Amino acid sequence: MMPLQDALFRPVRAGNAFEETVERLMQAIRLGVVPPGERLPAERELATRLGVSRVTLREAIRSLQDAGYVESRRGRYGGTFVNTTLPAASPGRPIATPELLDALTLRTVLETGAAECAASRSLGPAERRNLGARLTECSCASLDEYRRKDSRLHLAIAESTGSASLTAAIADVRMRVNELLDRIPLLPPNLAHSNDQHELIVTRILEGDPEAARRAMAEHLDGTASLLRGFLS
Amino acid sequence: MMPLQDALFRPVRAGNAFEETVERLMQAIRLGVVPPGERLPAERELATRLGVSRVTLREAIRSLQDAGYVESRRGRYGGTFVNTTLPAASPGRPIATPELLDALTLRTVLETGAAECAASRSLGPAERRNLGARLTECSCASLDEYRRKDSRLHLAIAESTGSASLTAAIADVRMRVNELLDRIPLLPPNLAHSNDQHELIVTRILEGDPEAARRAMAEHLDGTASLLRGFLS
DNA sequence: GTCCAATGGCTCGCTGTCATACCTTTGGAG
DNA sequence: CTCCAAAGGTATGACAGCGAGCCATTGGAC
Repeated sequence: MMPLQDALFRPVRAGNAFEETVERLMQAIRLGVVPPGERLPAERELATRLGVSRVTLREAIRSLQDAGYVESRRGRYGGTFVNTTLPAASPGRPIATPELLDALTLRTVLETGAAECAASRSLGPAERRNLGARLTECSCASLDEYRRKDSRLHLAIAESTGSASLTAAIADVRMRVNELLDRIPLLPPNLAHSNDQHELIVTRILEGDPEAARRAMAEHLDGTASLLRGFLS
Repeated sequence: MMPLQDALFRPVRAGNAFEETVERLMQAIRLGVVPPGERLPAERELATRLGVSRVTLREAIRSLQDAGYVESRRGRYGGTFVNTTLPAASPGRPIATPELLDALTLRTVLETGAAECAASRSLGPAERRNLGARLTECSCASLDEYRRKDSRLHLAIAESTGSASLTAAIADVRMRVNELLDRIPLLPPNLAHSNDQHELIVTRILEGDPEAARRAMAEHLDGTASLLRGFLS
């Protein structure tokens, strides 16, 4: 019962406005939502959307420039663009086992739920096309872009639940998991296996079989979960 | 694909520190985590836990006093206590249908996932007792305390997944859903039906049958979901 | 060639939030 | 009785974040 109070009386804010803004922009870049070469929304618009002052947003962008993630160009048709070659993820601090399990549990719940939910809706043509496109992109991806394309596919599945909150939650937990995955090697055989599983998941969603979609997603996640547990604990 | 950016570029903070702090304290009270008559943690400790200055926390507490939720007493063994009779929830703003579906989708995913996850773990004696106690409390609850006891039971299930993030997420979505439920009447027959379903869910979790636990939870949630859809759309 | 709309870059004053320190009240320990 | 630890109540100075406005740069429209 004390853990419950820990959950409710957790910190109100994860960091200051600047840090949280950096985090968000990193999310968009690392999860492939704004791909290399693409432009971020204009500062004024982005600041409004993020609910942050333009000054704070600019500080965040500045630190992404310094880290080599983006470059800004002035003038009409200028803007802030994601670099075509992104810096490698820095290792970050070591991860405690309970934290690892926490992230994996949440991910399993969210993503299997999303797969089931997506399969039980009647998807529009645009959504079906989106899933197919992301699947193809992922299967053609090279090693260094795989993590991003993979994330983008999973986000497409989340998106096709139609729930913005669920999509946001999956994006958040995926950032946490990616941070862990960056610590272990990415091997071509795993990658091929992943692609097979992705295809099965998408197929089950498109044919509208919620139970099968859930199972396929669960199996897929179990793979990386046991990989992580093995390497890190 | 634009909805995805909407999800990622959503506001960084839900409100200012004061508002978010009020929200958290309300959560603890309305979800029955700190029951009527009980004391909140001391200001200094609570401020630290919430990652907020004591000044800001005190402003939040002050507004809860004004609203009739808590009372503060000075001196040793003093503190801030939850009132034994709580004010009725204010109606708040009207709810748009997409917002309703968003909350219900997220809730289904999180809570059915939690039920399955809880049933697939080996629960300790304390956790089993906790579930039983909350179940009993809920079945004995009167109409005006039912929402709180019900929430408390669902949180106990969330808690027994062992994932703090999942517990927090369920607490958050439950606040959203409760806000909706406060708009429709609570009828004794529904309540009795809920209690039966609760018992089934807890039984399935305690006997360690993940599939059955998930199904029982799904059925339970479907009940209130269709109620809500009917009354509000 | 000129203009201008859209973009990033910059500054200033205001408000919210914080950390710290100190004051006041209360009820039990000794 | 006296003391004091633990709690809420109050005051102050520093700083982060904000809104608003203006400047500088750019490339297309005319």
